[in-house]
Amino acid sequence: MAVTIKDVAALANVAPSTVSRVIADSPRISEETKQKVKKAMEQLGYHPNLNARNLASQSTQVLGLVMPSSKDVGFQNPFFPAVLQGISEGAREKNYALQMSTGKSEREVLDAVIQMVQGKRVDGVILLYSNVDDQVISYLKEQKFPFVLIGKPYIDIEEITHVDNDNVRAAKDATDYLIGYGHEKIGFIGGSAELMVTVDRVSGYKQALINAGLEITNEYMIHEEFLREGGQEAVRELMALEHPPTALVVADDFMALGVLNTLDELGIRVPDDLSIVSFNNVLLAEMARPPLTSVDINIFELGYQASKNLIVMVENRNEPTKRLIISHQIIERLSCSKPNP
Amino acid sequence: MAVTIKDVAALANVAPSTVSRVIADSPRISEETKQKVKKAMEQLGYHPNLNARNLASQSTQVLGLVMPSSKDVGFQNPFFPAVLQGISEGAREKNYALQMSTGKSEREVLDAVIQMVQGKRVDGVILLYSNVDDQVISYLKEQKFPFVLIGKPYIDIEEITHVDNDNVRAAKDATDYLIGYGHEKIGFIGGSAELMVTVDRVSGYKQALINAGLEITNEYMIHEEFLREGGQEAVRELMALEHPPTALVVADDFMALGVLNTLDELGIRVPDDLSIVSFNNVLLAEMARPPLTSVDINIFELGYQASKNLIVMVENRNEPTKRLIISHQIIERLSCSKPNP
DNA sequence: GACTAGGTGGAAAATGTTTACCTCTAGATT
DNA sequence: AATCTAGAGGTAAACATTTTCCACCTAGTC
Repeated sequence: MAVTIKDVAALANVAPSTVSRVIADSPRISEETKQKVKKAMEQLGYHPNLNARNLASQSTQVLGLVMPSSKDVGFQNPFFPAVLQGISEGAREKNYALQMSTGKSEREVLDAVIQMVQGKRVDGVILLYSNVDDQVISYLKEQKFPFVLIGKPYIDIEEITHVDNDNVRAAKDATDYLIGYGHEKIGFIGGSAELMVTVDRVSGYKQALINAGLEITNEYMIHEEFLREGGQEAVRELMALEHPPTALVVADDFMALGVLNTLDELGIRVPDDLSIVSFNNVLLAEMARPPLTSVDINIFELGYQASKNLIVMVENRNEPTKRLIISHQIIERLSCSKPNP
Repeated sequence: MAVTIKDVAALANVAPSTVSRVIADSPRISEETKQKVKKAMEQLGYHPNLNARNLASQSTQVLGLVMPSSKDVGFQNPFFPAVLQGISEGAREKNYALQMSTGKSEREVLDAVIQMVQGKRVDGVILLYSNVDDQVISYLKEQKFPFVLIGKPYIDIEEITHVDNDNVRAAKDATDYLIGYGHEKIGFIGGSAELMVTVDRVSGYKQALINAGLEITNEYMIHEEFLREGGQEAVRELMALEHPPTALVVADDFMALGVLNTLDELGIRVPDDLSIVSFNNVLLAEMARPPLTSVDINIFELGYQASKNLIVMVENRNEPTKRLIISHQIIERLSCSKPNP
């Protein structure tokens, strides 16, 4: 078929093993021979067959990516392309390739992961999400297969290497920022309360309020999958309260966009009537009207560190579990001001 | 090491080849034996080693995905997650996996593709973009390697299987739609004039104007990479013309968002003072303010057909080249109205 | 002058499948 | 009764590498 290591060996007048060693740049081969072999490879246009290599060496130089089930709206979130960029950069630097796995249901996703892992198609796995009671995580732990989670695990937090932001702190900072403007009635709009991000951000939000001696009002907190039909209703109700909030912490730029629209329909001006801080600082934040003050959580870095560290784990199987906390920072734009007296 | 086909064979008291045939569900094995083997597989927790299989069968059941170089802003466009969903659905249905390749420069992207192809890691490739004078395409054609392009090739259009919209028609429809409202001064804002999409959409836009007996005004056409700093300036100039347009065709929802913001700053109301039709109909279009009338180009289907057809090409190597045109349709929202007299 | 050591390189096993070809049995055909 | 044929399954080569032992050569050492 194609040109193999044997053809190269024949042309260069050496044994196949020598060619293999040249490819691996082994010190056991003299510079002279290396040149000779390289010339032969060039002449024949040789390219190693990675399947054969994988089989023989029992490793693949491929990382598996586990996306949330694609029916999930979250899939549309600009978070994904961004984190992907980081992951892929980290992988490329070490010459690792990326294999994706998706599925429409959790079951399908799990099956795809099993396929990747048992089929020995990947050396490690990056999880881009985590569910409560996640099957994929249990499976990987049981198999003692290297993986890192982007985000925060629900359980066994000490035993799972993950890269995350300090979301409690980030939300606290965001809330403090609003308090700094003099706001006292601050609402929180977040995604599914089943997501760890949400849990952490709510908790940071509450901490900030408590520290500032402000009251925690249950009506001020909304959890919505997404900010379309249902979400709009929720925002309406929030603003129809007897004492509506004068500022909002919104867990995500994309959501914030929805909130902005609803507010516009209600004739509530941002930031004059209501201030908003959101999270993620994706391109959208800059393009919203008004441009959103948003907590930059360094999405690229999240992905970059994930692949970097996974590779370390793959290449050194008894690397200890770690948690990597990526810094965040508030990017001030035009969605906040002093409360309207 | 792990449990292999031989272990299964031993336990089931058959030859390895029989086990292999059971896996492939070959008709040559009796139902009885199949059951026996399956039981043995179950007992041992057997999973086929895909690398070994790939090596032996000279195929991988993996499709390669070529993304634009990640430094490209386009990477952030919600188009990607959407098309990815379609691709991955088409692949999953046929039990194909997906391998991504990215790179920061065109050179890196090409190298990654060569690695995938020569390394025999993928059976076919989907290109998610196309550059003028694209190296990757030349390479794949030269290798006679199966690939499909999403979008429209610059050259050799008859020889490259691709899936695309009828963008000329789509732009014509969009423009006609505005003309139908009575607009006569219609501008066009598009991305890089080096992209085929842009070329086609401009051409459809012009056709519509000509058919309607309207004049084509060069000042009415803007090409901007993206609608942030630079783009805003361009929109300003457009609206500062002596006879500014009363309607705009914008080549992309994401861009349209930028346009909306600039217009807002200029105090120009949409749709009262200016109507807008954009393209793609991503989630964003719905969340913009006002919600954008947008041409739905069926992104999911674009991806779905791409992987579906690539698989056909892979499994039948002399499948003729095809061009698949995906339908489009205008989704009416609130960004258009009659021109302000 | 035999022995050791280091530097090079080769032979062949190992990796886990698929598949072309062969064998065997039992019933059908002449 | 001899030959054919179909069905079921086994044998072993092939896939393209990596890697473990070996083997050889040249110096340097006692």
